[in-house]
Amino acid sequence: MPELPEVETVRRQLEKNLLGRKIVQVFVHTGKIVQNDASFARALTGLSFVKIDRIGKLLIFEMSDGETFLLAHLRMTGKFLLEKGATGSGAKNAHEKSMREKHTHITFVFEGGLRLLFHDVRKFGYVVRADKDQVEVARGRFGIEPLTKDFTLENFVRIFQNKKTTIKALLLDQSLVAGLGNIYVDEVLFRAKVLPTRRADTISLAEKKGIFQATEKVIAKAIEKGGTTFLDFAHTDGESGTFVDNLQVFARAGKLCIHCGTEIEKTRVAGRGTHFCPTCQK
DNA sequence: CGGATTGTTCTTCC
DNA sequence: CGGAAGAACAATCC
Repeated sequence: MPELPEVETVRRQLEKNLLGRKIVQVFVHTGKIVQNDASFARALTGLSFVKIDRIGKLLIFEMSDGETFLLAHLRMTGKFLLEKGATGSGAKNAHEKSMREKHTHITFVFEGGLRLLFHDVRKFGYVVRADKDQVEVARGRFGIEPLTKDFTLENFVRIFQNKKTTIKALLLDQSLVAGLGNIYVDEVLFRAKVLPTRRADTISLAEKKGIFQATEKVIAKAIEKGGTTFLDFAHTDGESGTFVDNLQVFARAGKLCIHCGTEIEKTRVAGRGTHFCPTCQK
């Protein structure tokens, strides 16, 4: 669920609040999230974040010792939450408070009392230590990323070469395009008027251009709106992203197409729940 | 209560 | 052998 715009929203909030603050304590409540690394807390205590970067859906934290990095992925339900001071947990009621405590797997305490929590109901996310080489290997796995200088029409057209898979699977492949997930792929293809089941080698140049432009537009707008909170995604202060108001097909199965009034259909493509308008999309 | 959920990786198949 | 498709996997909720 957190895709490029959501992860970018979190990155900006963490950058704004955490850069330069010294970590005074780290608690690992759930070992598997940091891959059972017993030295995790010890290695980070006393350091601060000097840079918080992102590629695709992966967050990359650079630490002040110049050699330690953290790689963090939210997967489906992961969240980074900031809590200020010793009392305010940010939770609105007792239930929310207990759920927050139950699913918090790492707590970073900063000088001055600010706390950063890694929270994940399903525990699919991770925060792992890495060195410079491991960071480079991780970066190398990703394809072109929307809103960067490499995301040109020429490069975008290139990812279709020798591909016979569906356009949906192509756009979901992180090694080709970095950062798109199920929600934004459906939204992009609806706007580009291309069916998600179309084979990549049947897509015309004009359609590729349409998909390319829709991708840039949707991703930029979604970042502007602080991402999409559909089920689980939250900002670091627990607030929601509002791009959910701009969704045109995702989660609208059975509702009417905003352009032609046809019922939006839901099927399974590339193993994912897939929403589309059978009339507008060709 | 088991089916649905999703990003990623693994396995199988053509 | 390479790519594509499908399965597996993580864990929880309704």
